[in-house]
Amino acid sequence: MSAVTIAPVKGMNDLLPAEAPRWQFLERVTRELLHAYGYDEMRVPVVEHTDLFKRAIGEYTDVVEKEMYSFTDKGGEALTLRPEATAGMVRAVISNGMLRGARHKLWCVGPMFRHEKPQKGRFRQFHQIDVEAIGFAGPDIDAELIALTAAFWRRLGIGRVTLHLNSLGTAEARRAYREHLTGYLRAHRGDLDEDSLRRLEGNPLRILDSKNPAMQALIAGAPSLPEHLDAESRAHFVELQAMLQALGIGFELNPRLVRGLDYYSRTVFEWTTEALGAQDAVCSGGRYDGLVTQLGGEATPAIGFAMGMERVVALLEQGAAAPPAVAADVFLVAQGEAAARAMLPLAEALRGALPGRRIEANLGGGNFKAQFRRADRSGAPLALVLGEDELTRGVAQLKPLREGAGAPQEISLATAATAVARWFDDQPCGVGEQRP
RNA sequence: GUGGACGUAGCUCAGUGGUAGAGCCCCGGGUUGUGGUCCCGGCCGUCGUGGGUUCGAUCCCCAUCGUCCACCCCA
Repeated sequence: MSAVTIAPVKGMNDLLPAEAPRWQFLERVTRELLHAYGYDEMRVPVVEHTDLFKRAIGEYTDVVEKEMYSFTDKGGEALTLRPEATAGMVRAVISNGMLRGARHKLWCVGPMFRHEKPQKGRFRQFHQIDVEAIGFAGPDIDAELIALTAAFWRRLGIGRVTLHLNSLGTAEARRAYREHLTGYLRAHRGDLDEDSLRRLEGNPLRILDSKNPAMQALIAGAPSLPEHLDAESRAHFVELQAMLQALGIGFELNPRLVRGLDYYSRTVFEWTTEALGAQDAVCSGGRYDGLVTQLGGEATPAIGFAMGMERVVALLEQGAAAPPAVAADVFLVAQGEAAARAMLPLAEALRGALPGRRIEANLGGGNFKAQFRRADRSGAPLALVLGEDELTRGVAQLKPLREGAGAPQEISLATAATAVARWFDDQPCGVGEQRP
């Protein structure tokens, strides 16, 4: 009479122990790198008022129009599971009165939610590393921020990513350009495909991004964004490129790079890879000088980016650097009731005396064969055998489990911790090496 | 939301119009207290679900759900 099993929610994945080390590696690199660049961690809620996202991301974007997990809570409030992090981060900076002339370099990691149809590299719950520099007009911060993303790839050992760069200009310049573009597109309305027709009024810049080959000729003939940049944005963009060159960071100018989120202005960038199929954007971001005001704060320039952790982890999997499997350091085995009872306190003592070492006690009984099998599978290089006879004499057997790791020796229970510590000290490096 | 492929043991997969198998995993044994190799044995499935065709379906047909991939969108 087994009950019907409950399936996981579509597009939401379990992270199993086997995959955890890669995530931990990515998280560790993230912490260290952002620390090194002067960024501080901040944590914001996963749920926000729906209006926040409508105002920040734009009502007519796909994300807001059809991908948000929105609901009304018991108090009747319209809430949404965050589809991205920037809106919440900016909201938090405003809510907490952090603006007043101060500048902030902030980061945050966590789950985001978008109701999309899952496929390779795309999930309904996914995770982003989100980095925001608020109160900096650039272009120096733009360059530093992009250098930071490049450092990520270096530290993670990820190659085969390319940087695409563009400038959208100020909101005003963009508006003017948009007029030009819609004019041009309206004149060629007959050549537009279905998607493009839909975008024509709502978000015409996105048409430039179309992958439809039939649209390419039309797009090629369209008024180009770079030519309509305002003078200041152009200077900003030119300077940014010079700085990137000085940093030795290669990039491709991509005049058709338009972000799907409305809040971007001036610098936009995106790192793509060819290794992940259709979902090729691995990190993207840009400047959002107007967003703070849009959300009710005093005018403050800002720039940020988001990195898709699932996609980065997938890239990590393809690389050579497989993290070592997690292994125990010591496995305790006991024969007989009295020994089994003495084992737990001994394990506690060892854990207390040897912080950082993984000490596993055999749980659930079993004969020696079974217990040693477990010891072997735990990956421990060392077993500590508590037998009935030894127990009465106050000793235990220290038994190396791996080839060439020495012979078993008898040790006193009273000084077990020092004996274990010494055993590890005597090993050639690699055996039971402690991770930082 | 649209399209395509695929759903058989925990995992990877064979297979047949007469209600199923392999390998791995797991458990036990190979001298009373010593693992990893080897040998022997054992456990495991409503063949995704519902309906139809048929004397009979895991196999054929339809629907449905799920997974994956692509479009779209984006990290």
